[in-house]
Amino acid sequence: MERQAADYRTLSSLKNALHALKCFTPEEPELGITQIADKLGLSKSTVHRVMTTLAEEGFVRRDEQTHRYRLGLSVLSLGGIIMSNLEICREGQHLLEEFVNRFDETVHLAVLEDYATVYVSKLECKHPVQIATHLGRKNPLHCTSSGKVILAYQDSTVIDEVIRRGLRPMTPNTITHPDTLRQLLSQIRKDGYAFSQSELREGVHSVAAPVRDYTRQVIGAVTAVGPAARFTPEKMKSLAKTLVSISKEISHRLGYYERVR
Amino acid sequence: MERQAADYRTLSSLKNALHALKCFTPEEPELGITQIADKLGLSKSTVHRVMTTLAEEGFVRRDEQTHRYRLGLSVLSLGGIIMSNLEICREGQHLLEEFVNRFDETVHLAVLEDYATVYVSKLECKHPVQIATHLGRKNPLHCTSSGKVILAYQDSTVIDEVIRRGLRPMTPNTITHPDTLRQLLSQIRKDGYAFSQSELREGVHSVAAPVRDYTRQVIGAVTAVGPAARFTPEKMKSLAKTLVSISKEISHRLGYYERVR
DNA sequence: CAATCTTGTTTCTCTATGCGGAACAACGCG
DNA sequence: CGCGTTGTTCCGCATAGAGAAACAAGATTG
Repeated sequence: MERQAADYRTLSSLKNALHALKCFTPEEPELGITQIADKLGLSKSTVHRVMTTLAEEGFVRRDEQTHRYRLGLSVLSLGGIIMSNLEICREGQHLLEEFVNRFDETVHLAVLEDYATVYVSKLECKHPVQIATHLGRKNPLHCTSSGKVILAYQDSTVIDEVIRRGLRPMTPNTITHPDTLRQLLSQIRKDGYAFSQSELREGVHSVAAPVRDYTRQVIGAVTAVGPAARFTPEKMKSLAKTLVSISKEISHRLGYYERVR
Repeated sequence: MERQAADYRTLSSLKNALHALKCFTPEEPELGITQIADKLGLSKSTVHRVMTTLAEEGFVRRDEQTHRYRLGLSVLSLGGIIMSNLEICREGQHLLEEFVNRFDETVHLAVLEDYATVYVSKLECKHPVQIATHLGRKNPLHCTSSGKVILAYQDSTVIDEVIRRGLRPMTPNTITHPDTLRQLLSQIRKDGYAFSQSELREGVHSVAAPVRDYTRQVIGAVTAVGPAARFTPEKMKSLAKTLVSISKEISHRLGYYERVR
């Protein structure tokens, strides 16, 4: 009856399926029909059909015992394709490795997408104390070092839009005031790197430096994350220095050339 | 009109979309509407709707210039979830790292899926001469070292089925005779590891050892791949020794305990 | 620089498709 | 051993989605 304004250009059944896929998270990697149906507000029969189809194509895997579902290997394959074709990943991988070998801290490559930073590559340190992050995770721009450093170099319309959407407080440290943010972004442009100190999650610090492509636009960032205890101000400064040089190298490989005048 | 026997339990439109996603490969990461429509034998309008929906949900990304499509970051996110939840990956990662550090050769974790080996994890060596492989890629069982070593420990009905499906020759070296294969599999069970010498692709050799889970079933393999020039018989033997010990360690972490009595 | 392919996008129309509700089956729990 | 769960199947009706074809917007051509 009251269907949502039937958009002639999209497929509602496909949307259902994609939403179903997005229900899976690292915390909840296994779901049953009813759970998914509830999350999406769809009938069990519909979800059942969707999942059967997804399973047939290997996008989802059904446990014969519990009749619950997990993501299937087909999505891994797609993920692999993306990885091998995102230039920023290809070019950055080895440099990240060197970084981890030298500092033994976790590093990421992040890119801007849809007013969020998305981690597209990750290299873990061997420390017993690790920060749980995962590929593809979207984080807000205003409370992460990668987000801020990317945002700092965006067009002011982007910055305005981020502010308009609201600077949601995630911890007591989150920057929630537009003016403070603008001021900080200007400082970041001067420094060439950004910090985040417990602004997204309590006790998690990070440092990030901007990556540019051949159009000179900042499209992503290299960022190191770790626990506050290890990430002292001095250490973060020293990490920043290396991250900046790595980010320049990656930018270079993406066709960016420093000011020629 | 002559629709395909409308299966009441699956969604044809969703299938179309999933097939569309599967059109993307590392070799062809960017596709236009018409290309996809041709590949799938669907009308342009249908594909257009599918792609628009996929794009809206971030599963695909549309280049504003060329109006062609690439995979989007949503699939990366799903891939990340799978990676962090496939026990075999989690447990294997560090061991693979050690292997790469020691031998500087590319290693994979592969699992059995749908009568094929699928690479679920990969660590590249730094050699300039590399073998192009990618995550999620399915390869036949009879002509890869990982495939053979997994197959060797499967129920004989699985082996029969593989043979029934045909031992497709990929190179002059591919084993195409059922008896030869059976004999080799029995040898592999004795050795505890398998080789492949240019059986899948000319000039590409590999070595693999089996990984078991707590049910004692062989569910995957650790495998090293490289160019024939570097992979001499002696070297492969030595790699095999290490791979076997790594595979045992992974199996152990998956709850497998060696024969008790 | 027009003529002509070849893209992608939109419109339209008709019917098979996919929706939800309800009946059914298969567990697991007390 | 029944009751509250699950997941699965059936069914009937409205509508979503398939393709043909018109349309628009670049490319490519000579």
